[in-house]
Amino acid sequence: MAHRHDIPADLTRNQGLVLEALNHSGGPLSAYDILDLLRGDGLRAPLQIYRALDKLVERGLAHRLETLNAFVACADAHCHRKGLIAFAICAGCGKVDEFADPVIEERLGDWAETTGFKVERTTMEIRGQCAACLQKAA
Amino acid sequence: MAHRHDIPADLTRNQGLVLEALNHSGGPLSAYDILDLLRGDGLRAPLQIYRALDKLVERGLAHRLETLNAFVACADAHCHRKGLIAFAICAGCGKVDEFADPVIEERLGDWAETTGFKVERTTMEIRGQCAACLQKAA
DNA sequence: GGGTGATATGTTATGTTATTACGCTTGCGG
DNA sequence: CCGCAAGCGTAATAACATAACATATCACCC
Repeated sequence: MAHRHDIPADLTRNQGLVLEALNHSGGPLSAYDILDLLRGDGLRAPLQIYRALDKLVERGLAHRLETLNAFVACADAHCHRKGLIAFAICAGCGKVDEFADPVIEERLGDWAETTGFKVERTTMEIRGQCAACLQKAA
Repeated sequence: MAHRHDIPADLTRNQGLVLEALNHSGGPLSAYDILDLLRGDGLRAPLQIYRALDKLVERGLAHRLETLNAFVACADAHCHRKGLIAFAICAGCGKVDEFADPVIEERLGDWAETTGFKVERTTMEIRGQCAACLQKAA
């Protein structure tokens, strides 16, 4: 069985480095965070990071979190996730929980059908406190 | 009956100007777009806009669109909308359709309950093509 | 091998979005 | 009148993202 965070062999050097950084971090990183982590590997410019991220996101190996302007590695080992993914982002610890809900997806499909809207991309992000952090605070 | 886009009387001057700008536009505007529209009214600095927007969003009179880094006036006249609002954003014409779906909301509530996550804010944005734009393209 | 196209890269500069820090003003309850 | 909270104005800067251009790499096919 493959390790949870194997890096696909056909990634380019920069893409591999960026994905590795995201995997190693475990939590969301901004493009500039990643850049700082990879300066030692010779990366110097934001664009190098953004280009790699574009490809990773396109392939579903990473996700962009719009409410954070940040990126996370996909939680799924060989992520070929289809459709809607929701992200729950804890304000306390920064952890991101990634999940899919078929009912929500179906519901959205219904809405699209009745209104004639063609969905290209859906963003769903929940901000709040995770159970562990609520526990600590109590 | 009140006009769809009445401006509450207790807004400050800057808040009123910003909300007016959003109402007049009909579509999403970035903070800097708004600033440009309001230079004639004496507004000079981004912060003046952001501060007004913060209040408007807090009161539900405007919404932030995370995927656009932009803002829209709330579609509802005396918007005291509670809970989850979804936005469908057309890539063709830029129009934003704002809707609520109780089933999705309930579903999310279920998820929160079972995971113990305390939801503070939910963002849901759908990017795609509206019916009218699909029509035109055909 | 040489030509060709697609993809990736490196670099500089710039554009766009958002916040920090500071001080002044205004309105209001005590 | 005092003190406090909310709002305002301004300057500076931080944080996020892309444009434009030149070069490099690699698969492919002649």
